[in-house]
Amino acid sequence: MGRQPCCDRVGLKRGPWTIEEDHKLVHFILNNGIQCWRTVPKLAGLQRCGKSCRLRWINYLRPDLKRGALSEAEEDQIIELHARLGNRWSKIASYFPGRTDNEIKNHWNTRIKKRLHLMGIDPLTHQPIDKEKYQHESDDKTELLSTITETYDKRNETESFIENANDISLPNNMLSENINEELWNKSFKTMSTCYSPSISLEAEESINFSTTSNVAAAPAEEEDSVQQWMDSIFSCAINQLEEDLFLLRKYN
DNA sequence: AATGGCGCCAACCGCATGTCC
DNA sequence: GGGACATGCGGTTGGCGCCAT
Repeated sequence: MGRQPCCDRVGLKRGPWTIEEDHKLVHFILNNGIQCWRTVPKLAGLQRCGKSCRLRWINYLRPDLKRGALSEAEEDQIIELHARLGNRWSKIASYFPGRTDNEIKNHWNTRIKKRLHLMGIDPLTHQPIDKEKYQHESDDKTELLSTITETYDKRNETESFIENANDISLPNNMLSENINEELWNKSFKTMSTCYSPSISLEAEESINFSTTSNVAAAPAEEEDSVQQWMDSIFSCAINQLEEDLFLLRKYN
């Protein structure tokens, strides 16, 4: 038995939304909120599937959307984020409050790609086009970017974990489960050799504390120190990352 | 004025992932 | 643990509007 479609397509309307449909959807959501998208069209009196309603709300109707064209500064930031994150549009969009992943994806496909081509940069790899001599270096860079991105995500997870740790009781091994030691070691090794030798020692010392102790029970000053070294290491690495991206473009 | 080409973007589709039972 | 379903995500498409001829 195959997977069922998200909705029964018979009798459902497709294509552009009318003002009346928009009004019905907005009115329903503002009054009732969203419990289950599948039930929204039925309860709102719309001949649409839940998926279509969700998309319409997220990409066009929700009140916190920022209207208008993306600025050049926003474009630059998108390019930087794309270099780090690839085609992870929802992740990229999360850096732009009021902008949708669809909007950013469309903007990328219609404008930024063209702009990068004109600059002689491959929008897929962010490498100078036809410059094979940079290939090896760029491969190394890509691996490094990937490591840092992964570490950056892990850092966010860890920060929220530490925040939550103040409020709940946790078993002793929870932090070491939360932090993937192998990933941390790999990241610090990469950063200490490439970016921040001066703070790598401090980081290595701290990592012993962070992966073995129970933060929920740790004194406040120790939590602060974890926070501090994470902040110093990552701001240093990210700054260097931005500089590298700048130089990479400058090669062209 | 008619029409063909092209760019833009809203919307759709299919797959992946998360959640619930 | 696994199946069913809901939601999220990214690639793609279709249609509208603008512009050149």
